[in-house]
Amino acid sequence: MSPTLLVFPDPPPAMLVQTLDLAGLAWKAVANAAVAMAEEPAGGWAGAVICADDDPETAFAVCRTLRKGDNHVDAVLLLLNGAQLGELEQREDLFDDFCLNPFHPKELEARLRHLQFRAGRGADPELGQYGDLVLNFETYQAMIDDRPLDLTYMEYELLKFFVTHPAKVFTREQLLSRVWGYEYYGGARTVDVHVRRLRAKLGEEHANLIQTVRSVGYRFGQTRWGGAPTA
Amino acid sequence: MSPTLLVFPDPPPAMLVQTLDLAGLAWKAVANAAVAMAEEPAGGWAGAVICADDDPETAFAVCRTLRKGDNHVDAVLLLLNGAQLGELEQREDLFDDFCLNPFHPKELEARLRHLQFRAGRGADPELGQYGDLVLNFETYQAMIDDRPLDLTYMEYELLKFFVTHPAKVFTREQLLSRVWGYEYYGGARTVDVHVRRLRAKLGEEHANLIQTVRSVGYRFGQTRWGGAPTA
DNA sequence: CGCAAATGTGAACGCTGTGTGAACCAGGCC
DNA sequence: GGCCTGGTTCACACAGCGTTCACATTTGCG
Repeated sequence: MSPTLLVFPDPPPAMLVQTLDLAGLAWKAVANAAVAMAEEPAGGWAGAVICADDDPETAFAVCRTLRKGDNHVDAVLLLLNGAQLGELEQREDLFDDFCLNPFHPKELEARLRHLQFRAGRGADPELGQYGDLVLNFETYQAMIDDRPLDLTYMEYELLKFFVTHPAKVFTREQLLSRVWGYEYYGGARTVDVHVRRLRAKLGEEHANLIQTVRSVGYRFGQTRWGGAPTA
Repeated sequence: MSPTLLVFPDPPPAMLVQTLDLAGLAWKAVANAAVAMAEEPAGGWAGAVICADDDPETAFAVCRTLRKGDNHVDAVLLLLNGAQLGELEQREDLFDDFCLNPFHPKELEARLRHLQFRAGRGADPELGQYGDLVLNFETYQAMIDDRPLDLTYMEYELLKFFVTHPAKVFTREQLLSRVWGYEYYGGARTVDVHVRRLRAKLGEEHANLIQTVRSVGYRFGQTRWGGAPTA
C-alpha cells in the first residue's frame, strides 16, 4: 500500500521533486491528461500536485480529467504564480487547494498533509485484509498488491472465509459446510478445484497463501511455525 | 441573507481589515471563543478567518469552538507565520485552509472564495453526481455528458439510489425494498428489467456504470478496484 | 524402492443466473 | 371507450460457473 501522488508536468520542477522526496512521498510525473489516465495505479491516485504556471492549458486539462474520471481524485493541489490568481475564479471546481509559486517547502508539505487528512476522513468501507491481500466486503471485490482480482462468487466466498479465519486448518468437509452451506451434499474434491483456481488467480507469488495440509485439509496464511516451505 | 465572516482577533490586523473590506465581505471580529459563540448570527457563521500568529492559544480555542458547536463552521481559514507550520500537524482537524503571514491580498481573497465555493457545494443536497452523471433531485432530471436523460419515475428513483450509494453491491431484494418500498411483493426480475433500461438510456458508453455481480446483485460505479473491464 | 493414498491438473458436463424481447396490465388523459 | 405511457411479468436463449470425472503427480510409509 504505497499511495502515489500524481505530479504534472513531466519532468517536474527540481524544487518540487526535492520537496516531495524530502517529505518521503511516492509520486509519478505525467505529461498530459491521457498519460494521467493511463498511468493510474490500481488504487487510484492518492492526490495530485499540478504546476499551472508553465503550461496552464494542459495543467487544467489534467485537473479536469482527475475530476471527471470515474475515479474522482479529491486531493488536487495547484501550484501557480501570483499573476494567475485571477484565473482561479472560473475554475473553482478543478482543485482542492493551491499554493503560490515560488513556494516554501514547508508550506507545500503542510498543504499536502492537510489534503491527505481531509481525504482520509472519508468513510472507509468494510475491509478484510491479510498482508497484501484486501477484500472489500461491500463491493465484493478483491485486490492483491494493488492489483484487482477477478473472482467468481464461490471463489470470493471461499477466499473471504479464509481471510477471516487465517492460520487455522479446515477439512474439506468443514469448508463445504461453512462456505457452501450447512447441508451441502457434494464431493469434497470440489474444494480442491476452487482452491486451485484461487491459487492461480492469486498468482505464482502468492499461491502459497493457501497451503494444503496433507490428510487434513487447507490452511490460509503463513504461520510463524514455518508454514510455507520456501522453494 | 448577509453571510458574516468571523474574524479573530479583535481588532484584526489593519492589513486583514483592508483586504476583507476591499473584497466586499461582511465580517465581525471576536476576541475569544466565548464571544464567538455569543455573537453567532442566526444563520451561523459563513466562515472564519483566524489569525494565529499573535495569540495561538486563543486562536486555536476559537477554532475548536467553531468545530464543536451545533453549527459546524466548515470554512475556517487560518492565518499564521512560517514558523508555525509545524504546529499544524497536531491540529489538522481545526481548520479547512491556511494562509501564510504576511499574506498577499489576492491570495487571501482567492482562498476565501474557494472556501465559500466548497462550502456552498457541500450544503447543496439537491444535486447528486457521479462522474459525468448529474441528478437534480428537485426537478427529477438527469444528465450525462451534458446530455439530458429522459427517465421514467422508477428509472429515476433507481438511478438516484445508485448514485447515492456508489460502489456498494445490493441484492435485488435490497433494491426492491429500498427503492420500491419496504413491503414490496414482486418478482426480483423487475429489477433486472429496470437496470436494462437504465443501461440502455445511459448509452453504450456508460452502460457499465451499473455492473452485475453474479449471484449477488448489482453495483453502481467504477470503483478504483478495477470493477469494470476496460472496453 | 515401490505401493497406495492424497492431491494437483485439465477438461467436460449441466445447471443456474442473467440478458433480452415481448406480452400483459394498470392508470391517466383526451 | 380507446389510446398511451410506464411498470410488471413471462418465456426463451445463452453464457458463466460450479461440479464432477479421469488422469497425472506427489507424498508418506512400510
